[in-house]
Amino acid sequence: MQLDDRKKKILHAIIRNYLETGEPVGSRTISKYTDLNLSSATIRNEMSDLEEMGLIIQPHTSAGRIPSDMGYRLYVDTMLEDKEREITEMKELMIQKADRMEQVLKQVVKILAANTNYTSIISAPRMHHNKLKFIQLSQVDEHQILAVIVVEGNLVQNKMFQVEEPIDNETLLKLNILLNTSLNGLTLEEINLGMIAKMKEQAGIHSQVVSSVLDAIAESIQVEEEEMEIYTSGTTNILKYPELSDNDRAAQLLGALEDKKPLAGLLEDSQEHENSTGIQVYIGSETPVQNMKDCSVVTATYDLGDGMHGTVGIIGPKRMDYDKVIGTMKTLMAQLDGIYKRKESDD
Amino acid sequence: MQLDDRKKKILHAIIRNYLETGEPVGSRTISKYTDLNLSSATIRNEMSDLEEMGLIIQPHTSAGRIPSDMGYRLYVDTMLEDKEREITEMKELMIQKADRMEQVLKQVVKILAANTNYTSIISAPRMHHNKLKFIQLSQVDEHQILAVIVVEGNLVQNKMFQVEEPIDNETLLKLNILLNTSLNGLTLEEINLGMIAKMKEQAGIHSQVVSSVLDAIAESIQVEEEEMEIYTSGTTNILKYPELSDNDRAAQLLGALEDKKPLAGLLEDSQEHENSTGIQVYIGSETPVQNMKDCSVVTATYDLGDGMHGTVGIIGPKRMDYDKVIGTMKTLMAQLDGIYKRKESDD
DNA sequence: TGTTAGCACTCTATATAAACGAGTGCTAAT
DNA sequence: ATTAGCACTCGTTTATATAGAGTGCTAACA
Repeated sequence: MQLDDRKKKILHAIIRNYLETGEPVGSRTISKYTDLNLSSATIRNEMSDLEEMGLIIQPHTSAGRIPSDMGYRLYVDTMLEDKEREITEMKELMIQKADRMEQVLKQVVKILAANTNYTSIISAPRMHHNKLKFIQLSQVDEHQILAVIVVEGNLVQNKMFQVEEPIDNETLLKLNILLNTSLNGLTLEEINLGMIAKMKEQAGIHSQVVSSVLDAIAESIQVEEEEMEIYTSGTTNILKYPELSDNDRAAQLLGALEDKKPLAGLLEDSQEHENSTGIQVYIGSETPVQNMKDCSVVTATYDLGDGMHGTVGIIGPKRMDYDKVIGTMKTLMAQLDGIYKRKESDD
Repeated sequence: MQLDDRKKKILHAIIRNYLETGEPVGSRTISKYTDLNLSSATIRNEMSDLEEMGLIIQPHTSAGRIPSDMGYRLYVDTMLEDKEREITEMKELMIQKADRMEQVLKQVVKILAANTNYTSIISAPRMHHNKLKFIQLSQVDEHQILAVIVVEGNLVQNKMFQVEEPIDNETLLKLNILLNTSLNGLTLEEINLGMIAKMKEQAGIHSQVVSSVLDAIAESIQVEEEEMEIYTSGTTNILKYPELSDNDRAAQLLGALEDKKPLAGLLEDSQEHENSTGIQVYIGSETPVQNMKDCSVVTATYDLGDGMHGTVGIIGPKRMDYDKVIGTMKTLMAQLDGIYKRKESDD
């Protein structure tokens, strides 16, 4: 069967209406809602066709139709116009706090959730492929050394560790130079056993300190590994949509949102399947997370520059306002893109 | 009317039973449940008295009784035995990650939520009255200076800022010495305008850098101020209790939990009203947060040593297992108490 | 005087049935 | 090709009956 122009219009009307009301939509509604000037009977015939094509579904015999996953898919793929929306407050807020990436991310999810009325999540950039930029050891007090590790993108990690006895200033300076000359410019993967051995040799009596620093580096990576940093906001928004808020489903969903492990999987998956637009839409059962099969998820990959990239996602009911969400995502991505890179070249 | 021993026992039995089942409890149940060997009729008389005294309530004429807020209050105040419970895993996990306070706190809420099946929250210690311990400026690259600020309790703050042109090593060293000698040992409030002027004078041409550092210090405090850091865990646990999980109530509650502003108020309030045991119980309408008037909240103040103290809370249904919760809280507090102080004296 | 068995009464929760109404599919007329 | 009309379906709502848990009260008992 052919999906002619009229069928498209009707499908579009059905979906739009369903997005608004969350109720199955009947032929009469469409007959009035559109400017096609067709009677409900005609619409009924068309709807029957659309159902046959798998684009809409009848929840039960005598109910209106709701979009199927496939219907949504078509809607998302072909029927959305690109609307540019101004989210000026975003930009301001982001630039303001740009010196702390964590803050930026938290800000972003918050704004997204507030703007869309859905749940939003964001993953912090992984630092694997980032280059070490700077290492500094300081003697904080008699028995404690503070290691400050800066990687590209000005991500700062602190690690405090104990030493048996104070290290004098000069030695500390030497160690600092050793560490910086040996490690600077390397990605975290490039630090291998051979180098470590060499550095320890040069550090002589203080090889223990070198070990500690390397441990610190390793540890700070590992933390990111085992539980990828993820921020969420507006988790309770899902309670606003009756089809998700009945008790079992809501508990499952909120549970998944709190757990963050499944979320990590989701965001990773979306990065793998990245397409040209950078925006991914999972509809219903398309999502890799079982608990979210009644939801839709829109994800986008951001790139802050300096190799820092992560994923941001919006989770809502299948009848989410794809148009608005994708629009918001796009402008947001535009704002985030290279926010750090730009900053550096600004100076 | 007198609350004699038998009445106490019956009230106790009613509450315990209600905590378990969440259903109104009838006279027959109590008659069998207790070892009083009384008939249901007698119990009925006693219950009638207890109701008259305002300790229990009938939801409707022909239902069993449930505890009133007052009844819970009595239960909490007088009827709980101090049971010591072992939460060994807590200690281990905490010591493990003790070098990052943030991690410790996150760990603590998680464990609490998991152990009790209620929602738990914790506030990060305020740093107001902490002394500055160490300041270090480093030249990260041509135009960027990293300031690392360590306060008592090894709380580390990083702040990156821009400079017009590179500062040579020697000058940086001097600035470091200046900052450290001027500011070390001071609480953040003690830094006044006079000192600042003096330092700027000594810094001469680099007074700008001093300003930046002071700004950084001020800013890092301010962040804590405006939105007190609060971690939550197990928020979805409340959905396990039918009396809280109907749609409206649940949405309100979860909203309040996500917002964190009301939570901050709650935790502050509890710190103000601290009593000798360090543990506070808010039952139903006693809580300062409107949205939680159907819940009970148990809070406790912890003290990590070095003036770092904050509050931890557990939020659950009014029929929460006060006994267990308070027990858990107590042992937890014991674990947390002076965890940093102890650590330092260990070395 | 305290305790208890018994019973009528109350009120919710559950089950069952009936009425309603939104929406469909089909047919026949335009 | 479109549409009016109509019988039919099926979930939702409303009404009604029933069951059961629990109470308060009374009277009997130790």
